[in-house]
Amino acid sequence: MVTTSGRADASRRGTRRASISDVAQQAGVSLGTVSNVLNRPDRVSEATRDRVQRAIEQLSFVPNGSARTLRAGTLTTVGAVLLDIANPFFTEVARGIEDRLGQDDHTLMLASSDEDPVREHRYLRLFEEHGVLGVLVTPAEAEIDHLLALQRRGVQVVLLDRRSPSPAIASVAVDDVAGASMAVTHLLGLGHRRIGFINGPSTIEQCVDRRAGMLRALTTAGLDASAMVEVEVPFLNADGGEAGATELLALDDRPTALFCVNDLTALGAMRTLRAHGLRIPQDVAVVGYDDVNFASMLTTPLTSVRQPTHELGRTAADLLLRAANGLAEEPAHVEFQPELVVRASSVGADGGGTA
Amino acid sequence: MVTTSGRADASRRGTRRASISDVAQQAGVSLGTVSNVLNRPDRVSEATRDRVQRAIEQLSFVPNGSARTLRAGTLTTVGAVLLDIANPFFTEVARGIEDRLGQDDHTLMLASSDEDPVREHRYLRLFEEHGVLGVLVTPAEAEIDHLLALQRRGVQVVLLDRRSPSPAIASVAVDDVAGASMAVTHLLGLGHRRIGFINGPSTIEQCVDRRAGMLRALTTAGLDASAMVEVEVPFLNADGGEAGATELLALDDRPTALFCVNDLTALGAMRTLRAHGLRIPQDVAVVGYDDVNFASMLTTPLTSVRQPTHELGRTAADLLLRAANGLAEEPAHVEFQPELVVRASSVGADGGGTA
DNA sequence: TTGTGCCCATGAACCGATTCACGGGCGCGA
DNA sequence: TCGCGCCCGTGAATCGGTTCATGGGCACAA
Repeated sequence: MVTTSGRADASRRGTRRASISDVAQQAGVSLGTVSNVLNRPDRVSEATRDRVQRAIEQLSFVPNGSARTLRAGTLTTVGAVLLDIANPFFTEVARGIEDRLGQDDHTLMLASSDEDPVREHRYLRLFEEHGVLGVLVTPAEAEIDHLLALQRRGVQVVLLDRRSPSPAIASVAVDDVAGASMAVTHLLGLGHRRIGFINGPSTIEQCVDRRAGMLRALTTAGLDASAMVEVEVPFLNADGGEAGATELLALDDRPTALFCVNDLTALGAMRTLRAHGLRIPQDVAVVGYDDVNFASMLTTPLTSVRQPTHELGRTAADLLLRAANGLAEEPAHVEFQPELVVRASSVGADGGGTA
Repeated sequence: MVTTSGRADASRRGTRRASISDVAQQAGVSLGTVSNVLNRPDRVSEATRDRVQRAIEQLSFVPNGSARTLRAGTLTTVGAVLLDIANPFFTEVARGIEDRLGQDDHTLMLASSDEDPVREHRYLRLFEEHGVLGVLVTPAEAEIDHLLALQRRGVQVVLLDRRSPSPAIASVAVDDVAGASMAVTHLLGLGHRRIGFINGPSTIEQCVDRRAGMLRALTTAGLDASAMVEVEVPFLNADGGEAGATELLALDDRPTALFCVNDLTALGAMRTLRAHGLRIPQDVAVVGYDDVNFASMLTTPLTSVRQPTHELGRTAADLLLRAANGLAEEPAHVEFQPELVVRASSVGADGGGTA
């Protein structure tokens, strides 16, 4: 006898969610037995088990996770606070995390801080309140005292895409110095001796490291910093790349190659080069960083430095689980090596080959 | 006197998380008073309040969310299960959702089903167990009985980017027929009379709708289906676009324009056109769908159909909150109109203008 | 027949918050 | 001086699970 009331949520307010004792009553057994059916079915006789299962279905019973977590302190969920969920780099990382967590039936709560420390704090708090096993964080600031405190309070913390400034906190990062060095060495190997570097603000760790990598490559090749023509742009996106490239093209002694601090920057730079009637790579070679998903799909596919994003996420999740299970002696600090992906923007499909 | 034991997790096992009664004891007040300080500070005298606050800080107390949810049934979290978190379309939608939820101090638990119904079910179950207020879902299958059941059990459900097949479930979608119609009308307006359509599998709702939109545009212009040269490709990505374009270019009577079912497909098609020495848009015009973030950054910026992704997410979250608060008479069904963004791939910067 | 042990089911105690009926103390008006 | 109310603070009851000490029933061996 269902009354179709005006309120769409009649069902919501009306019937209470079935609880474990409703099931027990329906099946004619005790509380504990239902719980055993759910968690340790082998300890219950088949007949009883069936009866309980039927009751569960009849009442469409779904156990209350809060009650379970409260009593058992189950700790099965892991939180992740990423810098920017719209960045393909981070979504790939998230995939890796999920992969690893899924293996052990853990689940992931995702959040994006959008580089805002306030949002980061809010999400960390939420995760802590929900009793997560641990958190994976790409901190929005260099300061990580709040993460140390969090870890002291019993929440496992692993830094993502950041080298840990403290041995107390585990971290997973990629060697940016090596990546940039590879990229520039590649350009040097193609004969370039004057290389433009479109870099971002030096407050960003990645920018500093990639610059260092470039210098290392030059030194190794017996050159000095004068072979590098650096411009600094405020934003690491296509507009920044356009501005940087415009500036470099205005120079008397124009570089023959460009190394861009990330792929979006490279994209803007390429657009500018074309607008000036320059061919890529014949007139100016271009190398980016990140190997975002569309780098290979551009009209002139972009040479770029690929980071093991998936592996980064997997490993971070793995460290977290190991630590949580007491398997880790002490916080681990993993650093991955990136890989250069050579495409037509540096080595033209016809001509310019290495042969 | 801290013992630096070999176990990194000494702190974890050792000290228990402070509870509300620890705080009460430390401050020399009762349980209820601490709770009042947290939730209804005005009912507590200032002196007591300060004392409790100090105790909270000393013990670095963080309330246990499970206990709170269990007792109060707070219902403050919302879950979202998206089809593919690596797709820029969905990350934009997620941003919109977060925006709206943040206004009311709700928080979002994100998950990606990767188009796998099993994963979708798992996450929905997790959300339900955690007592979420409701869920926003882009179902992986046409079948949505499980969502109806979920809603009957008291969890608000809103379909995301899907028209609801049932009036009982709210939905937010975008009018794909209109979007495709606009795109094709644009091409017809430029004088094209033979238009290639690179479409995906007809099991996907979007593909069906966009095809219908194209036909509607042709009919409206007094043409018939013979003006459409359709090829169907299995994957909605750049490889699919390449295959589709190759097929179309092999025809005796080559189309002068291409309408692609999404931007990735368009990207592949453009790559193929260039490889054949054809100029865009002078020889062949191209229009995509989705207006992904890099559409404007391509060497030849891509004309595309923009969907109000952010608004889609915002609205879905809004419907959910309204329904949860009993403000909605009955489930709403919102459909947005898309917008055509004209760029150089259809109307060359020089020449081909509409003037 | 009695004793031993195993299998299975029981239900009270507990997790950590919120809520609410209750009461002590104090001020104010009569 | 007495009584009424108000302001604060108290602590037991409660949410819905998990856990575990307890015990009934039965089979089998002595």
